[in-house]
Amino acid sequence: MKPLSRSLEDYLEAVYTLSRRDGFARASRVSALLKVSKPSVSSAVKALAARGLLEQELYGYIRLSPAGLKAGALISGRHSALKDFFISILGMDAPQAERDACLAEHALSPGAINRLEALAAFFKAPSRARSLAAARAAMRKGTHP
Amino acid sequence: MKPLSRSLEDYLEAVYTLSRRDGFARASRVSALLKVSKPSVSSAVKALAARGLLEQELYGYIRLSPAGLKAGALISGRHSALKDFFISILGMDAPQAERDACLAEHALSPGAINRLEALAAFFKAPSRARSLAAARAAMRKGTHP
DNA sequence: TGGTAAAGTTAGTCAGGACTAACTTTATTA
DNA sequence: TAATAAAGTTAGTCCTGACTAACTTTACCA
Repeated sequence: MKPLSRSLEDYLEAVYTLSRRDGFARASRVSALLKVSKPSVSSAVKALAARGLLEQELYGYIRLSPAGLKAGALISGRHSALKDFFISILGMDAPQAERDACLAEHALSPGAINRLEALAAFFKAPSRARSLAAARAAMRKGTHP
Repeated sequence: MKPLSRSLEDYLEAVYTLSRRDGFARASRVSALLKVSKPSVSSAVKALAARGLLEQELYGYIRLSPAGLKAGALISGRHSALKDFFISILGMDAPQAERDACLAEHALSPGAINRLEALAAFFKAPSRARSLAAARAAMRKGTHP
């Protein structure tokens, strides 16, 4: 299967997010969430359906297929992992972390994201609290001790 | 000035890299470096010239303008910072770090990159050597202690 | 139940960015 | 110096992914 473009990953992720919340997605909600026009959603949905990742009832609901659910969970997980790293380790504010996660989730390899996740977990262990605080203080200064 | 696309950033970075080495760049070297066709280079160079970032002698050398030099240095610096972080902190191998840096340099905000740089600097301090070793061990396992 | 509003689709356009084929210019060398 | 190779450009095509305008379907409600 041809890999998804950044753009299609974004649409799939949006459908996944809405589906988790409501059990299904609607084109208008995707359109509002991603801030794109409805025709853009329509054609993206078509492309995702052609890849077997979701089903579109004409003029109706959008529902993920099992494959789409799996792919969506993967993308969404990468997004969360990055956002968490940006906030909890790098000390970024939430909106900026969200923006960076949105873009970086398409760029970083799974290996890199795994390592970032592991690094975050490592420094969130209680015994590392002081290290993390020191590191974050250093980052605020943009320098090292 | 309209911001550069990812693609144009890549071309500018390539021109910058070659210019540092040789004092100028040639379309054929850019073509080989980025693994794209010569016409693609030709049109990208035109776009960069239109933005005042470089000068093209017809059928001749490509030379960065002062603005292009500055922009190239910025992009190249982000690339290096990311690659260094991936290798020295995340423990990735060089080719993979290179690939990830190439993609992430266009995605991450300057703020995020600064923080990653500061984090790397922090953990490269001699007094943090043991922390870094422990963190990298944890990452190799993909888990935390 | 008929009319309107909201939601969705289709059609057509545009820009970016890649490609190949074919041509021109520059460089090399026999 | 003339032929050829290498480098560069132009022209034309294709794909992706956005948009607007216009149309269709569905939903709601007086």
